[in-house]
Amino acid sequence: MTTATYEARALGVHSGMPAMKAARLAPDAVLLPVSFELYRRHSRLFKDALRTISPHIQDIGIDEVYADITLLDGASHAIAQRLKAVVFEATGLTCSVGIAPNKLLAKLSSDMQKPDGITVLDMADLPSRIWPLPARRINGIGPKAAARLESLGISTIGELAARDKVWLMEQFGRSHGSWLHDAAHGRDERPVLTHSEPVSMSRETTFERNLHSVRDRTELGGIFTRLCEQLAADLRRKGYAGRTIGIKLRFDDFRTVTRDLTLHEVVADATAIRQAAGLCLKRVDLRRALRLIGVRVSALERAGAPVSAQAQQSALDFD
DNA sequence: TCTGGGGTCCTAGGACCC
DNA sequence: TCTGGGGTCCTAGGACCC
Repeated sequence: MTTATYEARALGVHSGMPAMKAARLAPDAVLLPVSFELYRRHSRLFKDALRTISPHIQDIGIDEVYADITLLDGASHAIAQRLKAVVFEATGLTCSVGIAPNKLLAKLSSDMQKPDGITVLDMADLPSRIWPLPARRINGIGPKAAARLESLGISTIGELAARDKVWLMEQFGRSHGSWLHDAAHGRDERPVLTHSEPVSMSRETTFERNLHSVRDRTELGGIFTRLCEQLAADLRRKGYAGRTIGIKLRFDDFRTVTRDLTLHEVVADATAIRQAAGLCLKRVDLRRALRLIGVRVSALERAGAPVSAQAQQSALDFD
């Protein structure tokens, strides 16, 4: 399942669930085909619409943004209503808006009144409205961290906030522990970034049936080459080239391995990617059947960057 | 009952350099 | 005669997000 309506969610269906399990939970549900083309179009429409009100927008995904509305006129609630109105006008879709002093709390707020909700929050609301929530609701605390916290007797954000920062740093490491403490106290200084450069691009596919490197050699080779071609097309379309080529394999036992190789020069064409990826593949024990392969390019550079921008090389060494 | 695809960031060890 | 203290880059894996 890619997603589910709120009616289906009430029956326990959620994204990532196998179709047969969803069918058992919601036997009367209507299964619709996915159309990422359609979603991308609406994504563009809703982001463009938002920009007419607040140009300072950070793209998070296909259906999510942060907006810095510090300098906008009007009360928070009225701004939220305007944002929702332009989105509905452009797409016919409802959305939920959270307004808070920082991104961490805004994200938390936006989840509090779904669907079609508005939540306005300030620091004073922390003890009454945030602290009772499960720690897992913090963006960045996933299943593993939540389980770890649970084993330490911490279920809610409030219980996390009550713990000593130094103790958290001992349990979770300096950086993560300190972040957990700050997050539980609603502290977050990250700015709203309106532009970011991609770090990597990849293509991967899960097979209809598991494939074996020897028995299904031809089929596997064809899929591998096609992924490289698609990746090369993505790079070309977006205007990037990369120096590190990597592969990802998932075996029939769900174990995942990656291998990568950094080249001397950036590449963007399918042949070069395929060749480097082939070298990576040779470094993996392929006795088990595969369920997924993927190809990735990282260490990206803008392709066709102006040559004049290249610095003059010189060396200086102290005597 | 098997578990998608496309990303980001972090950690940690080893190679290598000054 | 194995001995310091920084630093960067490369590689592999893992947590997490939409």
